[in-house]
Amino acid sequence: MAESNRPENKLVAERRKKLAALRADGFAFPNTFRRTALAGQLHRVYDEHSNEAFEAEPVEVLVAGRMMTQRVMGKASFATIQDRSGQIQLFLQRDQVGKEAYDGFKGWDLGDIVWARGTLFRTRTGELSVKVCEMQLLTKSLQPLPEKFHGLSDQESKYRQRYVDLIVNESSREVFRVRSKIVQFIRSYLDAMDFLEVETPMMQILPGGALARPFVTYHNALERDLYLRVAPELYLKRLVVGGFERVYEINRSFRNEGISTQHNPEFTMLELYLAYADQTVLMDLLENLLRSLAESLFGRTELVYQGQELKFDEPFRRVTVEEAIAEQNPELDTGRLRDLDYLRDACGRLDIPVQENAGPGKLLIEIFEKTVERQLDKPTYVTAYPAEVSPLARRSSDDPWLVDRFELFMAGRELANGFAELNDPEDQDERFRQQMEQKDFGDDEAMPYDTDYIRALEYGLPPTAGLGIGIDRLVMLLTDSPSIRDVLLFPHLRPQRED
RNA sequence: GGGGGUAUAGCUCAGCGGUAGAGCAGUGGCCUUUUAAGCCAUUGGUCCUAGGUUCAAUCCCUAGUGCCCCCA
Repeated sequence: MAESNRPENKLVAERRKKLAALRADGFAFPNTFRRTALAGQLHRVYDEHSNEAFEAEPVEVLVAGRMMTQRVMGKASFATIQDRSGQIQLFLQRDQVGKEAYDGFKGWDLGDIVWARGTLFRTRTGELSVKVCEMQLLTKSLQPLPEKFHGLSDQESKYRQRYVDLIVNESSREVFRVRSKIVQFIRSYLDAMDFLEVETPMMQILPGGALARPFVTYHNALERDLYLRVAPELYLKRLVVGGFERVYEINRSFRNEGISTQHNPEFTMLELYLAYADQTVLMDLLENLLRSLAESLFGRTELVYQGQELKFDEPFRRVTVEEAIAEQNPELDTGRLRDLDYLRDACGRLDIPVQENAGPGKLLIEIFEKTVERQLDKPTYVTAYPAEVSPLARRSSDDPWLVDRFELFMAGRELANGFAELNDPEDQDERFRQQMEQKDFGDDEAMPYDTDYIRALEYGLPPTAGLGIGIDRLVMLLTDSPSIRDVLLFPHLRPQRED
């Protein structure tokens, strides 16, 4: 029973005794009691009803939920129960339910799952309540709940025992309701545009589609290593080759990197691909999506994240990587931002470690990440990324050093990444070869060469634009959550020590 | 990887070099419209772990571990 050999908490022992008594009477875990109403519904429908109305036309309801408060006052008692929609107060009188049932109720504990049948009425203070005729304990709760006023505030417990956090903290429940609404909204938005939702492999033979370190696992029957995907990109584009001209996937990707307020090893990403479009189409699409999302969720397009205002109603600022760097680093010579030796010097002055094999594009992005990213508070599209760090993006027609790519930043963090897709199989072959060289130099984030993907491109990928959005980060912004763990139901933590 | 914070009752938190306290929750009692109900009584602790200093450590020192924050 108890997993440790420590003596059990007295509070639990007390409740276990009560459960044993229920068991002895044959009433331990009944499952024949049904419900006809939810707390939230009752408030919505009857909050304006007067007692006269209830007396003229009695409303009988069957309700059930977790008992969150209990106030016993002699021969009358109040309790509030909580269901998925909210809370409703129960009112019991000993003379109404009988002495035996009433005494039984007095022995119930906060956290017990209970059922009641009764009629609606309004108390002296005007609170809509159920006058109970009959009650039943459905599930005995053995673990005591956190304190009713402060709830559960210890971060570690909130994450490790999310179920307790959800029971007692309405604000936590709300975050995950909003999260669900966000994903729902995105689905219906894309479905309305005739996108097809698909699912592609999470276990991949080659971990492609992003520059990131993968998790490795082993498949016994195939006798080979498999990788948890770092991105679904290459499979989704195969589907565009196959003729699904608008596809998206919302699901987990995995990156074997550090954990922080912005990073969880598994995270949820939306990736979508749209044929016969370029990155500017996606920038407009994303801007519209975010604007309508905010409006649908909150009825407004201005929101506040951690004290700073985010406006979704006005067009996002657009700036190139090189322009943004020049703004934040006025001492740099803008004419030499593609000059390897110059960039190496600049990195040295900025305390950025320089890898031996890094080219100018890589160094430019290092400088961007170090000096610009955090400053981008207002929604900003950064464009014109170096081809060197974008091995799957289409080269810009007027400047082959660059690709047709953008990233969206706000509140100092990256939220989305999109580009016109590289659909030239011969250029893609060359880019993969460059990645392999980087890998040989020890860059374990470099992409592997994917022969089958090249073959797919050789069948012909229409001109296509693709976009990835970090759903967790989006939820953080829209729920004003400071840490990614606040928007993940079960964030990864180090295992607890067992002693 | 580096720096800072934190770890005391089931929960939220005080506290002090002399083995510990409040509120809530629990237990017993009073109370028939309460709502952070109230009143009386009362139970409950490996003070994160391991060493060290000391007559004496929950407190001071060292190391470790979890969690939070910042930096790389």
